[in-house]
Amino acid sequence: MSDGSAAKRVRRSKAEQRAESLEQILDAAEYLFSQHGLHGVTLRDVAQRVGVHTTLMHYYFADKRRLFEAVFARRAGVTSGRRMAALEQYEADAGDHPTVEGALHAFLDTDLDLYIQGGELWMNYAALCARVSNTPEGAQLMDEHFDPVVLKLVSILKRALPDYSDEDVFWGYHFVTGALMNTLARTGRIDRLSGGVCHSDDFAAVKTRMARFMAAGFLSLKG
Amino acid sequence: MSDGSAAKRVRRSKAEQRAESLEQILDAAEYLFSQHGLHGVTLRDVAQRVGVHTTLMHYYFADKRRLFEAVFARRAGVTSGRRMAALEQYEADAGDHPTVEGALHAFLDTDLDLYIQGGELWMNYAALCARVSNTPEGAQLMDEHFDPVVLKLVSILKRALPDYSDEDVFWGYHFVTGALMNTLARTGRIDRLSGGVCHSDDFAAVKTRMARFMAAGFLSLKG
DNA sequence: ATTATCTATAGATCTATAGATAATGC
DNA sequence: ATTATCTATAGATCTATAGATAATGC
Repeated sequence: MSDGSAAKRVRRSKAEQRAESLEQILDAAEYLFSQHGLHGVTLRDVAQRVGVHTTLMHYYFADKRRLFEAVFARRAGVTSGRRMAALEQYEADAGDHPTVEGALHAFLDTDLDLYIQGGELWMNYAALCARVSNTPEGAQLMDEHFDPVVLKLVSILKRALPDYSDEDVFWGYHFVTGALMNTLARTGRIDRLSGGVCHSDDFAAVKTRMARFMAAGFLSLKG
Repeated sequence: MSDGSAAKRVRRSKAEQRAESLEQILDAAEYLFSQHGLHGVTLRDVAQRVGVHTTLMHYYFADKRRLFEAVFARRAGVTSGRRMAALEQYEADAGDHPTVEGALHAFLDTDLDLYIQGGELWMNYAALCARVSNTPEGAQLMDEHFDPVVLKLVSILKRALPDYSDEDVFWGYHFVTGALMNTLARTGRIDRLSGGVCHSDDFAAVKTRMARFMAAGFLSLKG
């Protein structure tokens, strides 16, 4: 099934070997965790998918939980960093009059683009985030990795909505992130529900609608 | 910890015993599944929480998967039925001119009220739904149990938005359900993020904002 | 010499079934 | 007599560790 990486045993440096093995393990674990969750995946499942022995999981990652955390952390910095940069750029461009929609475009479109351009592996990571975000332990991972970007977004939203209470702004963000996570999950539910009109994988369709939709929602809260 | 139900061994009819055991098992499983997911819970965990032997799980529910499905199905009919009734009532009341916000109030507020009034057990069910909704297998459970209500909502939204494409209406629903599931999950993330300004358990706060917010979002999609 | 990978295995746990026991039902 | 619950146990699987083997590194 997987293009038997064990076949081509070209001579590689140990550093290369290590880097390659680490990446293959993380990719395999990422996919499996995104589909079945932490407890639904065994180290044997991951090893089999890579084509190596189970004990190698322990060699590189002390135990299953740390493998999971390594999977989550690997791409968290990338998406977080990109969005942070986009928000700072928007802040600079918008000067004294940032808008809700502008901030949301920076936050949402930047992320959706990453998955659209990043291919299958990034899509797997997106699904993992979505899955994790609706669980108690998972939410703490979100805290750890994404609080800074989210608080940056919130700070711009507050400047765009100076007469809003913090409560209104945070609940608005809560709606936004729920909708985003539902998108990243790509469960296929919207496909079936809509009889094929919409597709879970169509992040472009979400991108054309989401920032505008949510901005209008924010503006409705006081008025 | 749990108020040792095994203590009071009053004389009960077998039908009563069965009903009570079934309910206790379902309640315990519901809580545990909502916290740890299908694979994160063992039948022994459930049995211990109830205070009976593991094999009783098999006596009442053939296997773990079927226990899970029974947990999910138990309350699905209630929430689905209530919302369906509320939507039909709204349809009748609104006559030829239903509004997006009216339909969303019927759909969302009815559900939120159920959890607000239903106490801890219903809150556990809500968290289970949220957890399940962002997973591939879980989404199929959602299909099975909630398609009719959702399609009813969509049909009213379409009448309220006669010039909208199906695609716009379904993506709008996708945003709504994502935000709702994020609410039901009650992970505590919004509490920590907002520094205590918002509370995951405060479904009343969500209820006062959500239908209005989402209705404005829908209206923004064309215009 | 060091590091990547595998073999062997301990110990724990989990699901599921067969059959025993102790209640309720007529 | 029937049903609810428990005891005993088989068989599978899972995590994790110790130690062997086979590569790369100087």
